[in-house]
Amino acid sequence: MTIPPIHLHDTRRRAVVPFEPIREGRAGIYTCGPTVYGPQHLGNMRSQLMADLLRRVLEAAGYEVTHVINITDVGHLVSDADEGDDKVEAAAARTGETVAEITERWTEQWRSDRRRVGCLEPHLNPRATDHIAGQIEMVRTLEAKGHTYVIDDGVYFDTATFPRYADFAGLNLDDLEATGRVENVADKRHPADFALWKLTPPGVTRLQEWDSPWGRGFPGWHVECSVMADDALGHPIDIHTGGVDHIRVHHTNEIAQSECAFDLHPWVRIWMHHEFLDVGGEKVSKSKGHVLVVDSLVERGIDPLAFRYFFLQAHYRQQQAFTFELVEAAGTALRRLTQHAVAARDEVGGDVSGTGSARAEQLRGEFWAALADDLNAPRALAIASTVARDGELGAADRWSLLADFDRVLGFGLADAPATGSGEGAVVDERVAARLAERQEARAAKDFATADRIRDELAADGWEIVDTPDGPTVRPR
RNA sequence: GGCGGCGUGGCCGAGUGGCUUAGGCAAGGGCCUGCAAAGCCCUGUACCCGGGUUCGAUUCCCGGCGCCGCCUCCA
Repeated sequence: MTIPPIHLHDTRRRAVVPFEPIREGRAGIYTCGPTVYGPQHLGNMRSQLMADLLRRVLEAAGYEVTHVINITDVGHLVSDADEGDDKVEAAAARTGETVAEITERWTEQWRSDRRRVGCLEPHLNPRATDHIAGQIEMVRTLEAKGHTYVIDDGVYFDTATFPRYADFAGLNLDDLEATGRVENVADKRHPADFALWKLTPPGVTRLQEWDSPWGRGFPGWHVECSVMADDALGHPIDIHTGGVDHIRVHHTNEIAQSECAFDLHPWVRIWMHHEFLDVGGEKVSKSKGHVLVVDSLVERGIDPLAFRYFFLQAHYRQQQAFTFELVEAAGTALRRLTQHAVAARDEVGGDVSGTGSARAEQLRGEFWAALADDLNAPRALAIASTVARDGELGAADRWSLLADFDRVLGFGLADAPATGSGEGAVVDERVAARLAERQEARAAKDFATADRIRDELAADGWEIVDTPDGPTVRPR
């Protein structure tokens, strides 16, 4: 099966364009990663899922992918543009932990959350603090080329030296100035200018600071991404992903500094931005004072993979309505899909060769065509649903297709435990004994006892499924 | 104020100028079952409002109403 040529939406050109790799057969992806001063909410996970989807589709299409996701552990300011404290430092000050403790803890939490929603490990996962020298070097380069100026607060990028500055996001720089809504560092020449290196004020000692040609301080947020991306992927870069919120400031600034430093345009071939999760009335990031995270789902008995299924149900460039009920519904759909897949899988002993029937290959083609068309996961998922319960396809074709599809869907269908078939369900002895007891009761027509046992097992989280081959249980 | 997007059947959510039930969840009917559950089969004729273009628009254009996001750290 050959996957059709891949087309992706490029924010810069505002259009879906063919993916044309810089190096034949290879694809480099840079994804803006987490700032590790606290938990990553489910909206952040959508960002990870979108990048993971992209990476899986490219790999399925045969590209050798290098997926880079950075860890921001310094430089991300807590408040207005170029003002306020570093987020990590602020968190450390709040909890009394060391910076290392904070960043380690939240980095691990993030990695765990990614895994739980089925994201593959990035090939590279660089940390900003491991790239300080490179960041200083980039600022020096920009300085040598006349794109910077130094004020008491730090070294700033002079956007006036980059005529294309407003193009990427369609900015109106005069308006930006006129609205006066941007809190400014006093001496900045233009509101859009941004910090490349923040200087530590005299008499102050920061938890994280480094010497530089301009004095002690720490790097600006934007420059880290340019440096880590370049270190990992060189330039230009095939694809850079992130949330739509980054278009205006973060990515615009990354482009400015990178294109000036590298004398290159475009620095990034395709910019992909996902839309936000819409949580309606509730605060997106808050739920009873807590951030909406992967564990918020687990606490409600929702499989984190249900969130992956939920994510795939909507297109990444569309805002997606979030409620727990919707994710639960996705979980139900995922469970059913898995049951069908597993039944087909076990019927053919895991053989993925299929029969190559016309209908099967037709569906296979439609599935990959959907994904090749700017990652249309909802359409692809619909085809997977159709395949799972298609009456015309035999088990061999159903499993052949679903196993193939799962390279991108990422539900782990090949390893999913058999349920409801009476085989493979792992239960402890006590549960098995109760099940046998119920069978005895049923045989004796003592249905009151049988139903009582069923209720008790249900209370313990086991759902009884009676089949022609006898009863079995599964976690509910 | 500037920029971007959205309004599809109970809910979510694809999609298209006229074949075509997108798909999921929920709901109703049926089969199965000691009763359930699970599973399977069947069912719903949707496209914000008003104009326009067209042989024909949910899909194109204009206007209106409503909603959301970004512009400030932010996925």
